[in-house]
Amino acid sequence: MTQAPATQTLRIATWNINSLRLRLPLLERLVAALDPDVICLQETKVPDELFPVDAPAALGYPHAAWRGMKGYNGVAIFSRVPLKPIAGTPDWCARGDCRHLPVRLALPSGPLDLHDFYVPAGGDVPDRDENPKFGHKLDFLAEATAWFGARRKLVRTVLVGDLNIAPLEHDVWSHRQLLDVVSHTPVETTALAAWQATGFHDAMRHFVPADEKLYTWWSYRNRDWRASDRGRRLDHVWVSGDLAGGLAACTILKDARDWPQASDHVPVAVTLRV
DNA sequence: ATGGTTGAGCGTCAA
Repeated sequence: MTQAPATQTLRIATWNINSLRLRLPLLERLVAALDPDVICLQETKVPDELFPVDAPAALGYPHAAWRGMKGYNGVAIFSRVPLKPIAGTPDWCARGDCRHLPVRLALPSGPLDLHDFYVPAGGDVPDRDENPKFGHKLDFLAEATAWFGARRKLVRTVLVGDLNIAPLEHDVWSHRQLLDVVSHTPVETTALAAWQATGFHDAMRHFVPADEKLYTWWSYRNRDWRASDRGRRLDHVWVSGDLAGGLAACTILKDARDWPQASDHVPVAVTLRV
């Protein structure tokens, strides 16, 4: 006799925290506001030897993983669900950067793979010959696309993070004015679409029509971010096709942009039945 | 066309 696997509601949050140590207190606000089961962070900017190892459990997340380095980058996952790091993923662009943390969550319904990504921002000039950082970004995207494309059919997989690309016209405040601005150039949006087409659904746009403005990031370089509202959707949640039917909610915590010492990114949470 | 702000950690670099 077989029993149907137990399903549950799982809420996954993603946030470019822009220094974990500086903004650790803000994580309490995130938990109070969103009550996520899993928190994926980017730009932790803390080397592993300085990681606040007691912080996840103190917040109510007894399971955690992190990959950090000095000064830049860094990713971490805090979880209420047991997890294990997934081995065997590439060292993207052979740089040793801490831009990807893949884990397998042990859910009652079975394992679920979760990828936390921090894609290179790409510098200011959208030309790989003039700007090596832009070339790095395109190479990173190409490698990730090839790797996911070579997998067998994607199932029970969620990919989140700061992908540093606003792919759709209404993912930026002005499509026309940003077409030659890194994060919204056609070569980037095309590359991101190719990566997504390896088997993912855009979980945020599942809930918000493509003709509505949707942002997760507002620059520090605006005196009044809310008034100017020159935002971009740089942070993303993608789910494999088999999970799309379980999508239940999406929240963009825009209020977080006004928290004390705010990050320039705000948290995004997606709830799914899985 | 330019400049605007922030964080890490002390040089500027990255965003």
